Amino acid sequence: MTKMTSLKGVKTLPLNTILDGDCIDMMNSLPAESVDLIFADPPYNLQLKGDLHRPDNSRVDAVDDHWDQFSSFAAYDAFTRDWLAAARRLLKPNGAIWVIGSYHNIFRVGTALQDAGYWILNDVVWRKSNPMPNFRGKRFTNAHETMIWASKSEGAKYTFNYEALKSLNEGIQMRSDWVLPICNGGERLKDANGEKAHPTQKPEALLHRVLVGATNPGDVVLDPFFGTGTTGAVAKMLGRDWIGIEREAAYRTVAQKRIDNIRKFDKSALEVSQSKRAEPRVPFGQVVERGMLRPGEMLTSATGKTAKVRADGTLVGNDVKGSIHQVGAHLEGAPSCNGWTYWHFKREGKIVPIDVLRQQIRAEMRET
Amino acid sequence: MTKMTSLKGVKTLPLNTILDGDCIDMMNSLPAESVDLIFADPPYNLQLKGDLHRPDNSRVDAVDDHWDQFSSFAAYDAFTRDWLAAARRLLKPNGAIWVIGSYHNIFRVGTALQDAGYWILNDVVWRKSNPMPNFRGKRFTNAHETMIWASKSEGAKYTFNYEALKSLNEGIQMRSDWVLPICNGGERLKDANGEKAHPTQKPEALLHRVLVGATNPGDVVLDPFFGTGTTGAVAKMLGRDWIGIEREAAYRTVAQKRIDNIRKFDKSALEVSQSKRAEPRVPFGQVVERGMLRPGEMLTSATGKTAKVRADGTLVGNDVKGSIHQVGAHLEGAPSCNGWTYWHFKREGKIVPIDVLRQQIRAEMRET
DNA sequence: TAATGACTTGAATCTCACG
DNA sequence: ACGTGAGATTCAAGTCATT
Repeated sequence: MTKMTSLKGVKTLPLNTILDGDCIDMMNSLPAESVDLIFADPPYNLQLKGDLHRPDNSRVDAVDDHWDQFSSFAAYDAFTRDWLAAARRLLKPNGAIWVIGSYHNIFRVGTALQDAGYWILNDVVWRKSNPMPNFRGKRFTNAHETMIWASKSEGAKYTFNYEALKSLNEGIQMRSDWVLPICNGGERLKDANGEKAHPTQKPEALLHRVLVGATNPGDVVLDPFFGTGTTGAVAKMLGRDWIGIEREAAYRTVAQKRIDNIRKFDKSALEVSQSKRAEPRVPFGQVVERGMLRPGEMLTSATGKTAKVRADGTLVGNDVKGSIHQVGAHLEGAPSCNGWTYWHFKREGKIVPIDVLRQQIRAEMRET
Repeated sequence: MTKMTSLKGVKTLPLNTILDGDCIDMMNSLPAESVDLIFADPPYNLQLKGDLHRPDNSRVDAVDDHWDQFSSFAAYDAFTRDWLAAARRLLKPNGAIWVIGSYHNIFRVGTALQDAGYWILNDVVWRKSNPMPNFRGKRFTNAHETMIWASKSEGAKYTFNYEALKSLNEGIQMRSDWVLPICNGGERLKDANGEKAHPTQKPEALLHRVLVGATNPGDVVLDPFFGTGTTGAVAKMLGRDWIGIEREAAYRTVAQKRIDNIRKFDKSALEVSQSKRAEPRVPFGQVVERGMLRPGEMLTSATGKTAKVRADGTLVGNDVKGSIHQVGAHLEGAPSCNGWTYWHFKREGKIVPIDVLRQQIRAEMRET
């Protein structure tokens, strides 16, 4: 089960294991810049006062665990700053973090993230399709939680599988609000007494979307507040390596058992839709070299512009010479232009974008 | 038009007027504990860098106004602390505040609210039905903004018209996520040149819900960042008194004209807050995320075709990858195909169309 | 007149490999 | 590190002209 990766010949990363201990100490014991993604579900600091009862007088099983108790905002802030600093040290330069919280703590977490040098990419709202109602009728149904997605620093090249998420959303760009049910039913883990094993178990669907969108197979995902191990379970399914940190023995036991029973999806199922950026670059000159278009041949645009192909893979149109992109941009008076989709040629009576020639070359490249 | 209320015989409250000046100075000039509700739409501190163009090369008209520029988070925090302190002094003991923002600023606002002694009651997410997309495919569509609702202090007896909001929501308890369109069309105010009068005008439907839920007729509502006066317009319609503070003369002019033309209980303002009830679109990806089908699982068609489910909610069948609809259409050589009824899976020995899974998800969504 | 389609627009921290 | 240039990238509603 445990896979160890040597790092700089000194420290090793305890992949696919649950570490026992305080998350700050444990993170500080791991090698710097070794983790691709951190998913964190820290204590919410709920500050609940007494018991809450439903209209039928049944008692709501609230989060009143000792690990959720802080003496003040200052104490919570100090804790937050410390674990965020330890987490940031662990992240690779292009790594990223997701933190989930509610209005009790998420504003303090967000401020601490920004102050620590993280760069917020989005806040994402998990809109619960089946939240607990507000029994007293004194506030709105608390029907959502907030996740913050941030890169290690401004300008970092974070992972974002745009096309895969677009596919998950049936061809439409994924939005910052996600509608998903809370974790209950068979997915909700129970302890020996049949009670819920953890008060705030997150749904696997949530982690599925986070990990498909923000990691690639083989990436290392760390969860410093592992709980019952939803992060590890989904990471294993999706062929990502994971590390969990959890102080409470009871949670570790449940999580380990849960993850042992998970099977990885087969490799072909893990391939996701790729963006065009991942495709190899094909210079337009290759199209000419291979004789797919001849020097002197005329290209046309949907807007009625024309240009002539030259032997070196440049175009000339309206006295302007340059790349397919430059000439297209100039003729349209536009700041930029994708010449591959802008320019067309005639083949067997039909008007075809030159991009089909690039696709043909790419197909030939794959065959070899 | 202007109604003056004597307060403690010393200072008077300039009801139903727009005050010209810096919001902190102006608030400090008003009598303490005189206002029932504050609605604030402060600068977001967007920190935009260069220009952004749409894929069709048109330029996005960004928020680059001088009033949104701050030199650092520290400067923004200082500004936030100052105006929140002035606002808190103005509030009656049982008064409340609403602040709207995005991930750029809302975490700092929330932290400052808590530090100033306000007590957060809910964060409310405005889910935009028609947000601007992410044009570069590098992040999620920024499809929501966050509002924080807080009382002046813990234990205060804030106003909450539970039943009125429940009625607005077709008899169901109002949730913390509100789906409303952005402000455009006829409601969007234009200047003399036909350009938008203000870059960030909020929809009246949003203020309608806030004021119906958190004030009573005759209450005093103050907006320290009045802009084009949406808060005043809706307050007037709903029979609340209002005070606006705005530095920019151009905005004051537009706002005054707008409000002068408002009649109380304008019926059209009520109509915009009604949401449409359509069968919600369910992406096939949700079926995978929720574990109803697993990546790697095989689907079959009545015509004997098969395809494999992938982690991003696409299928692969006969070397073709794509949505459930695309792969079905390809395998049948058809121009289109309804994948929901075309594809089947096996459950307890029976062959079932995947559409039953979609119906299951819709049923869960309706449970709320 | 109603339907259709082209065009416009919205609080946006919006590219990246290569030399 | 920094400049250069290839080339990838959008959804829902509104207005307005045309059929």
